[in-house]
Order: sequence, then C-alpha cells, then structure tokens
Amino acid sequence: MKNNQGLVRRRGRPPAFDRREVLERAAKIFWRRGYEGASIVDLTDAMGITAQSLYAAFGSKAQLYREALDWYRAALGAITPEALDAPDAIAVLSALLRDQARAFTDPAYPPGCMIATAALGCAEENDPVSAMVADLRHASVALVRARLERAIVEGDLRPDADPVALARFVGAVIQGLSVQARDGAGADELVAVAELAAMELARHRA
Amino acid sequence: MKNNQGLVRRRGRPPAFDRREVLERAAKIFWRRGYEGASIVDLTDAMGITAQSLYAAFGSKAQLYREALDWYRAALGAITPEALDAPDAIAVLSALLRDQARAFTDPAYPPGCMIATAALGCAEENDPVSAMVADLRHASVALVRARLERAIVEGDLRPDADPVALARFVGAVIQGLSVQARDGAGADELVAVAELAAMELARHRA
DNA sequence: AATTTATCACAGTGATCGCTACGTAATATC
DNA sequence: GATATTACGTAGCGATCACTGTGATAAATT
Repeated sequence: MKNNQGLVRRRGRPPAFDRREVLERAAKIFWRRGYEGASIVDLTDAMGITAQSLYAAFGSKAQLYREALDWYRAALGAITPEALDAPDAIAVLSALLRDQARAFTDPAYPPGCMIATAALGCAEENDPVSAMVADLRHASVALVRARLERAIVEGDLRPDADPVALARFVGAVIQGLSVQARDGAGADELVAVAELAAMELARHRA
Repeated sequence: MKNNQGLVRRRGRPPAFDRREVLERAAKIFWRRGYEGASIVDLTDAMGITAQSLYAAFGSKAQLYREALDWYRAALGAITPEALDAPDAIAVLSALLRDQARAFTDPAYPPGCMIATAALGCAEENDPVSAMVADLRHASVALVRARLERAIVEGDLRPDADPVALARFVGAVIQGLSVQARDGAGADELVAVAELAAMELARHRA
C-alpha cells in the first residue's frame, strides 16, 4: 500500500504497514526507554504491529535497535561531516552545541540524545549493544576532533590548542546536556550551558 | 562473627556476613551494571550470600540500591557542602572537576560515576528509581550553585556571572566525564577535559 | 486459478525476572 | 540442656523476557 514504492517487485501480499513509520515509532520508544528498558510488548504496542511482523521485518530486537539508531542519525541527531564543513570551526561547534541543547528539549521528541546517554551500564548479555552505541559516540568525537585539527591548519584555532581535548570537551558537554534534558531541564537552561562551553571554545580562537 | 560488634545484643543465630562489606560488593555491581542491568543473581553471586539473606538484610532490590547509593556517596562520590566549603570557589570547583576525572578512571573501581550517568532511560516500572537518582543529581548541582552564589557575595566570582548556568555547566561536564570514562577514556584524557572546563570557570573570576 | 507472501490471533517455547515458603542448622537467652 | 530466635540452603512461586510455531485468511503476483 504505502510502502514498497515500485522499487522491488515481489510476489505475495505486501506488508500492511509503512516500514519507515513503524521504525520511527520503535526508535522513539528506544530513545525514551533505552535498549533494555524497551520490551517487545512496548515496541509492538507503539508500532501497531504484532511480534511476528516485527521479527519478519527487522529480525531481532538488537537489529531493530540498530536500524532505530540509523533512523535517529539520519533524521535528527547526526554530527555529520557535512554539518561540520562550514567555515569557522568555532562558530560551527558553538552552533552545534546550541542546536543540540534545543534538540534535546524539543517537546516533539523524547528528551535528551538517543546516542549520547544510551546503554551506559547494562546487563552483561547486552554488552555488545552497549559497545555499538559507544562506537557511535567515539565516531562523533573523532569528527569534531578532525574538524578542530583542520581549524588549526586553516588558522581558525590557535596552533597550541589541543584538538583531542577540545573535541572530548565538546562531547562531554553534549553528553551532560543530554543527561540534564532527561532530568527535565528546559531549552533556555541548556542553551545557557552550551553558550558557556562555546565561550571556552572561543578562548582558543587564533 | 565479624559484624554486630557488641552494639545491639540479639538472640538467635548471627549473620555470617559483614553487612557493610556485602553492601559494598553489591554497590559495585550496581555501579557497573546499573539498577536494571544488575540481576539478583549477579548481586548475590558478588555478595557471596543467598537471595534469602539479601532480602532479610535489605528488604528489596530497590532498597538495596538506595543503600548502595548511600554507600557510594559516603565513601566516594559525594559532592558535600564540606568539600565545597574551602575558600576560592573557582579553585574548589576546578579541583572537584579534576578529582572526579581521576576518580571516574580509578582502576580500583568501576568506571564513571554511580550517580551522574545512572538510570537514564529505564523500563516504566522503574521510573521511581530513575527519579530518585535524578534527584541526587539535582541536589549536587544545587550545592554547586549555592557555592557559586556565595562566591559572588564573597567577591570570588564576578557579580554578573550566572551561578545557575555555571552550576549546570559544571554538572554537565562531570556527567560527560562519566560517560567517557564508561566508554574507556583514561585519566589523563579526562583531566584535560576537566581543565578546559576549569578555564571557563576562571573566566568568571572577579 | 495457482502461487506466494503477509496478516492476524492464539499459543507456547525455555530462560530469567524479582521474590519467597519451607525445613534445617546454628547461636542466643534462660 | 531446653527453648526461642535467626540465618542458611534448597526449591520454587507467578510474571515477564525475547522469540517462535500454528493455522486461517487476505492480497499481491504469475
């Protein structure tokens, strides 16, 4: 009906649900409850499909979570190379901090970041899932670090600045913003924090 | 045997374990795995007692977690009014950030903070536990804020500084340090982040 | 029409969840 | 030693976990 837009012709009855839409609904449950805190019943209730359809479409809970993270990164929370590509690294990262402060408190979505504060401490059996999310955090910090290294070359950042520490600093503030958003902080409060962090970045401007 | 040091005489067979010692072992499991990630079997295995003894001594998993948090705050992770009481608020908070960076990476204990990044996103049934830990985070930030307000009165901090935002900023950095410690960061890396945050604090010195 | 695939409702898998009843062993007071 | 009190080990409670089998029906293709 809605899905399978003529790209791949298959025989048999087509799915009655839009795969992307039910994925988004599942992602919001994972976002709010975390991987372990979201049960299959929670997910199927929100998605409006049965467990059989879930497993037929997504394979497993862990695979569904992986796809939910992909959705989040593509739709909302990504720190992409493109987003960091504009001139003036310090302005780019200051805007990033402010944007994240606003995004983490957007009432249209669950509070906080789906990646920055996910799967911190979980049952041993789910350590692989935790490691996967940690890898996404590492990758984001690495992108920020690369952008800061470029900023030194381009003369935005002082040559004696430490891109590794500054990137970790930006990551830490974003993670803290996510914690406080989950604890109920408002947009203005978090933007004020982001601006303090941006001030510290500006201190390293060339 | 080891416990019940003559303080309260009771009839019947005395416990064969030291209550404080098994509580500390339980706390480390909670610390590493979180409230939901630590099962009763995980806990009793680490504590070296049976589930029967656990429930007789601590009442429930939630109550054991509460006592574990008390142990953590008393033994290690507390931001107490006393710790913040020394002169020069900015020096105090800078030292706090550095100390936390070191504590979060102490190989003698699980990585990160037991409170700063605990119970973020959990099953609905455990929302009360999550709220309890969030309250502890709020209380810590409130202590920092009070110390910063005093610093304005005492002339450490510039009168136009924002104690609320600065306290949230300190809290956010600590929370980010805890995330990155859990992700495997080392002491030196986190101390470098703490020092960047301390630099921003210093910018508001009177 | 025949085939294929997806839907649903229902049921149930073994495992684990937090938690507890029961009988016995050990230590107190009397 | 008698008795009361408490802890311990075994075993198991009902509930939920992620996940799957069955079977009938519906909707698409060939």
